[in-house]
Amino acid sequence: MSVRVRFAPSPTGYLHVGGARTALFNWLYARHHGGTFLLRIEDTDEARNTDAAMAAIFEGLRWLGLDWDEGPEAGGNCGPYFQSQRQAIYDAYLEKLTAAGRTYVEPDGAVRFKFSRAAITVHDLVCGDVTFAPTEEPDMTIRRGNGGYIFHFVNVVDDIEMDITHVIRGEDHLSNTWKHIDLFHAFGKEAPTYAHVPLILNPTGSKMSKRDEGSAIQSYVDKGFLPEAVFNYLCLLGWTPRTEGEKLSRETLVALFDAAEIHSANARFDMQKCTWFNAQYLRELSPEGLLAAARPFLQQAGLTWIDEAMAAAAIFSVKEKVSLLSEIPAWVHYFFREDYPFEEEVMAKLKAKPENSILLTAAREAFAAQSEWTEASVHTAVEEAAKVCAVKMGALMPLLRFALSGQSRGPGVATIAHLVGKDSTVRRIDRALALHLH
RNA sequence: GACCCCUUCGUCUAGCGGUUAGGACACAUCCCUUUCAGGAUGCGACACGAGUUCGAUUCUCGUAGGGGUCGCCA
Repeated sequence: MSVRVRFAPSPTGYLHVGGARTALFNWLYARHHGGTFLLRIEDTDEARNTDAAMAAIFEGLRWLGLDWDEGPEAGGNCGPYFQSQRQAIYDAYLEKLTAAGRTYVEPDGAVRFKFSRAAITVHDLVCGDVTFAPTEEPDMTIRRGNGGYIFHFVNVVDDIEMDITHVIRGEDHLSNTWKHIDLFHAFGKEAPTYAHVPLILNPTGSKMSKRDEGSAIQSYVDKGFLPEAVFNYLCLLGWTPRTEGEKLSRETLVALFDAAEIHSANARFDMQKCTWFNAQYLRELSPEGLLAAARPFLQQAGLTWIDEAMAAAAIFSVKEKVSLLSEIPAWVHYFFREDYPFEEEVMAKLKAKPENSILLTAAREAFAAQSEWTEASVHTAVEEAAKVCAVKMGALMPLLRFALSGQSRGPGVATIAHLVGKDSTVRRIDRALALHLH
């Protein structure tokens, strides 16, 4: 039988990292085995569902590249994939249970499932065999007084109806799994194979909540993470492919993934490491690719341009200096405007040395005298100016970067000057001289 | 409270009876340097206590600690 796994979120909040990683493991498992990954929306609690949450789930999964083979907007033979639309199926299953003498109705109409009250063993790929002693808990409610069905019931019914072979879900469900197995047995079915994956904890060691940094998948988009970086990092939280390096392609991760190797211990979320992965992936992008990824952030910062190639080159010149796309505008804004601000602290330091204006003026003359304008010629001009003033290049370069960009850190001076052009370079020095360094 | 899961550097982890306990992120120092980046080195862990064994990080039990579950939420 081919592998069929599902991610079954309920649209009551934004897509959470824990949920995303559960989806990710399901997806990896399906892809590794050439199986089917389904998405099922568990929206049986009308009061708590929202359209926004539903949209966030779809968007988040798509952003991470977790495409589903069956489910909303994808179709499939086991639909509908919204539990809110499967009432008739649940009614039929409830009848089966009732016919088997396993239900009873409360005075207010709620229906309860009679537990078998036998010992039940969960066969779990991650935790091994976990046996639960005969329960003393009250029989569980499977249908509300108002007719709506409860999670445990619909979850099991749908896993049966959708031929789910492996249930990969958060460890918070482990303690309830015996109830599900009891239901499977009551329906005369074998339970699927389980894999309960550990939880993602915040840096403090408690369960990630909405307030914790990195909790919502949307926050990664907003901060300028690349989906492949988040994908890579999340894979390595609770599972290790035991490879030499940790930066691994999607294909490699799919090929190496094994649910039985998922850890059974919870893992703390480390934003620094996730960010490091992002920096690694950022460096792989082409100038065009980087510009495309950074575009929303540049627009948000109000930066505009006409020359796409120049913009791409400008952004590409700082790609090794940033970890997140959201950091890019601050590193490149001066490429797109000549009224950039000057860092105050640096300005104060430079002002203290009157000779700086002489150096800048010398550089300005050397630039103005250039007939061609390449990175090499810019560099030559700086060398000439340094010679004339009898100073080292190390004294001139930081000063020039500051004049041309208003910042003390950035790409090489030759790169900046070349990209903004000769006229702008001269204007920028003039402005620096006129404005401050005189 | 009952039940379940878990426990190796600060964090993610390798290890599956004998290792100088390895790597990554972070951190520190040094090198390079026009800043950023980069390179090198270093710092740093088997929760504790009993067993089993010639020998335990590794196997068993207990303790402690962490997490989770016990809803007409999912």
